[in-house]
Parts: sequence; structure tokens; C-alpha cells
Amino acid sequence: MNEPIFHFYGNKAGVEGADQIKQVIDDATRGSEYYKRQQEKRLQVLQKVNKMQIELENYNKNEQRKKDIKEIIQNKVKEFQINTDRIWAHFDMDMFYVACELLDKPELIDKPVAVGQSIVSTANYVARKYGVRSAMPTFVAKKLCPDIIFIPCHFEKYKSVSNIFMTILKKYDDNLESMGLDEANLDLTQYINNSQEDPAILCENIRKDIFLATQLTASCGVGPNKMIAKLASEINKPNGLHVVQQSPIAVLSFLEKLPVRKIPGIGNITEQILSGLNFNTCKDVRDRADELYIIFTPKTFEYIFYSCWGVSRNYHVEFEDQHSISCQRTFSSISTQKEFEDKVDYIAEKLAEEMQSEEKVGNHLTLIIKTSKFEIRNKSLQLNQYTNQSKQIALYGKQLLKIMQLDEPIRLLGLKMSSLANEKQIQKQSISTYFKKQFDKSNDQENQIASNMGSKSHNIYEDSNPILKVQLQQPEQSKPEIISDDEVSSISNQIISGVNSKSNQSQAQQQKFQQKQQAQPKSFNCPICNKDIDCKGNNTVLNKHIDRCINQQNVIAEQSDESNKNVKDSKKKVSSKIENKAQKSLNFFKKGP
DNA sequence: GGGAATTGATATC
DNA sequence: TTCCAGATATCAATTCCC
Repeated sequence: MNEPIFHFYGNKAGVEGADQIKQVIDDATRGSEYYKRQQEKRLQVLQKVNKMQIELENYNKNEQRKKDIKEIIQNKVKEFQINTDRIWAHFDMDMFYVACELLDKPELIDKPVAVGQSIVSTANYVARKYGVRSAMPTFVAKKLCPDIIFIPCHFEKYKSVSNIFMTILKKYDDNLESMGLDEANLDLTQYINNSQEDPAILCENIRKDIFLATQLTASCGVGPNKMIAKLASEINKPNGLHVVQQSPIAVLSFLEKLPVRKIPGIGNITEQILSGLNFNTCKDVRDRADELYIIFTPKTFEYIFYSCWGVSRNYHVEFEDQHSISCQRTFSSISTQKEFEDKVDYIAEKLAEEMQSEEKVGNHLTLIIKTSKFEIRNKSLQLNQYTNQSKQIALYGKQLLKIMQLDEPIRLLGLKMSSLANEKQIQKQSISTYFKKQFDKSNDQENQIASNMGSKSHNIYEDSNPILKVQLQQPEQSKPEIISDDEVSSISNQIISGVNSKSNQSQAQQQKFQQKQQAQPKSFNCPICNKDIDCKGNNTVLNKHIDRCINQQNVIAEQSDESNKNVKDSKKKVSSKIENKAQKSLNFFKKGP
């Protein structure tokens, strides 16, 4: 294999040895609010474990029940098969962010280096030798390794290297599932069936290609499904390959001594629970699956149980739309209402920017805060309309703030918008609904001139699309704020009075619109350009006009987005899109068989 | 009582 | 000198409401 340019060891002064490392971390963090919160959480987990232990004791005393549950488990074991028809590979770039940085700073190769600012994102192997790990606060990392060099994140750089990495892999599986910038799952079955290559040789060659193209090393695991391949990729990390043969026996023996914590989806807390109940390896889970069945909920049980038997998804899953967009910031503690509200304004603006650049609107808002004691709380609100406008988001955010009744300092505030929809799709749907209503009304007006002004135009205002509504009100702006200040206060009043109805538009607004309608019964007011179109009742004329307008608006929106993109911090953009996809892949993977 | 909505916990990169 | 991130997802428990 190629010669790695990075040395995966270190010899500088610093803290080494597990006990010493633990001591330094303890000393550095003891007494902090974070530490106290962690202690509380540990206590909660212990209490949970104690409860479960009692439950298990009772269960083990009841012979009949034990017999019944064991039978259920035996049937489950009989039912499934460890499918070894397919060949999966998982590629993972070694210490990716740091490795990318070291390409530009080769003089640092033998020094302890980490990427990150307040938190370590990735550390090189020199730094890891001193106990520096991902997600560790930088001040602790400095205690462990005083000479450590921190480099800020440069996501654009990582993205471009990642593109090369992914391009190489796509030659072998065009549908690969990327899990972040530095990891990917490939279904090699078809490629290997066609080429008849040996999987191990093929993957070694791919690793060579990656190295030649990027000067960076990747580790690889091969197995009959995604999970086994991922687990295998960690065996000979860094710069190594491990193959789990395509047989059930090989899979079971690979998992036999594997700590349950290695299973993706089993994190710190679940590990604490499992080890508290003496489930340490996959074999423990397999041997005492009936006990697992007793203490966990069905979904959790199934996931852990099947994973420990090596049963996991072995097919690609379709990409799903994003479910939420959020924005949160940590800051030094704030405690006054004014400061809270200012933060809401700021975060709302950031969230709106993100949503607009993604062309998404949403109608479910969640306010997230973290107190200075590291407690996380959230409140959410179902909005009566889709929006991606900062003023509206801020307004609802402040209402959530009131509901939350914060009476202590906070260190983080965030807003999350869910129930997302595509901005343009919603726009078009609403336009056609609006258009239909207008047309119906026009016909109606021929027969009933001005006799029923009230309810019909009211219906138009009930339309759930804020974009449409604003364009009706503020036609002169090409990229308007979605609501005027008047409307903001109108909405504000609605919220504050607790009225949550779509029909709560001001009388004045309605009348203004109705008057316009009445004055031109056979013409239509275009919701895009706000011009009145004399269509003489001809649908085609109107359709053509609206189509033209939509296209023009799309161009404007794209141009505006483009300039936004340039201004925006590239980091978040790249990471959120890629990682979102990655997270989805992972979650599908986590769902089990 | 049961489904929907909300909140909290957990996980991952 | 510095004192523990941010984005997104799923599942489970709790609360709300018909």
C-alpha cells in the first residue's frame, strides 16, 4: 500500500496514559456547571439502571414468564437470516479535517494538531496520543497537550477534497450513501459480479486511488451489509482495510467480542445502561436477549437485538426530504428579557436566511434554550401559515419566549422550523387556488354585483400562503419582507390574544382588497406583479401572464439567492447539506431490518 | 380511550 | 488569558383534545 505521509504516533511532551488523561480531564472540569449537570445525568441513568435491575430480578424469578419470553426470542432467531448475498464497503478518510489542513501545512505533520474552535472537531494521531478527542473542549485539550496547535475549520477546502473522494467511489457505486464529507457506504455487489474481482484487492486499489488523487489515506471495511462494513472499517484504522467474509459464521464471529457501544446508534447513555446490566459485548446481548426484551421498548429492543446478530439493511434507501432547519448559537450568559428578545431577533434572521437560501417555508416553530446550568428546554408552536420571513419568525419566537417564562440566565438560544414545504411549490399551489377563487368570483360578480363583498374576499385572505399575501400587499418590492409592520402588529395581537385563526386579518385590509375587486369585476389582479390584467374572462390569457410572472420571479429569486450564497458563511451551507444527507443515511441504517 | 401534538432524551458527524 | 458546538434525526413519554 502507499506510504502514508502522516505519522500515526507522537513523541512530544504531554499527558499520556489512560489514568493520567482521565485525571487531567477531571481536574480541568470539576466544579463547572457542565460537570455538575453531567453528574446529575449520570445519577439519573444509575437510577434507571437500578429500576431495570429490579425488573430483571423479578423477571428471572418467574420461571413461566421466562420460558415464554425465551420462546419468543427463539422464534425471532429462527425467523431472520443473516443475509450475505451482497458486498458492501465502507470508506472513511482518516482524521479528515486535520489531514486536509496538513496538506497545506506539511511542517505541522509531526506536531499535535486539531481542527476546531471551542470544541475539537478532529485531532491528528499525535494529539490523540495525549488523549485529545473529537467533541472535547479546547481548554481541556490544551491541558492534555499544551503544545497543541488549533486550526479553524475551512469547510470549502474539505468539501473540495471530499468531492474528489466521492468521485472516485462513485465509479464503483453511483448510488453510494455519503455519511458526511469523509465517509461513504458502497454496494459493490454489482461491480464485483461484473468484474469478478476479489473484494479485498478491489478495495485496496480504491484506497490507492484515493491516496493518489488526494494525498490522504482512507480506511475501509468490507462486509455483507452496511453496518458490518462500517464496523469493519474501524478495525484497521488508520490507513487500513478489514474484510468480513460473506458468511453468517464470519459475521457472528466478527461481532462476538465486539463491544455493544460500537454498534451505530448505541451511544454514551445506552452504553451506560447496558453495561450497568452487564451487557458488554454483542454476544452478551445474543445470549440474554430475553432480558433485553423485558427492559427495553420494542423498537429499541429490535434494533439492538438484530444489530448484535449482524442483521442490518443491505440495500440503498431513497433520499427523503429534510424535515427541519434550525439555527442556534451559544454565547456568554444573558439574563434580561431585552437580551433574550434581541437574541430571538438575531437567530430568526439567521434562520430566515437559511430557509430562503434553501427555498423552504415551514409552519412549526420550536424555541430551544440552554440554561447556564446546561439544562435544555424547548417549546414549540404550530403556526397558522407557512413562512420563511425573519420578522414573522421572530414574532412567533418571542411568543414562545413568553410561554417559556424564562427566569434564569441562558447560554444558548435556537429556533427550529419544521413541517417544511418547498417555497415555490407552495407559491404555485396558492397562486392557482387564488386564481381559481378570483375567476369564480369574477363570474359570480356578473350575477351578484357587490352584494356579498365580505365573505369572499375574506376567503382569499385565508389562504395559507404568506408569500402570496405579501405580494398582494407590497407589490413594489422585488424581494419583499413578507409582512408589513402593520401586519406584524396585527399578527402580534392575534398571538397575544391567543387567537390562532387564519381568518384574523384586519377589516381595513379586507376592505381595501374588496374595493379593488369591486372596481374591476372582469379583470384580475396578478398575485405576482400586482398588475391588473384585463382578461375578458379568458383563462388562457391569464394563465400565460401568470406563467410569465412566475418565471421572472424565479429568476429574481435565483439571482438574489446567488448573491446570498456568496455572502454567507460557506461552512454551514456545505456541512448542513452533506451532513443532513449523511444523517439520513445513518438514520435509515439505524432503523434496522 | 386513542390519536395528535408537545417535550425530552439520545445519537451522529 | 480561554472554561464543553451546531444541525439534524428518531424514539419515547407526557399532555392535550375529541
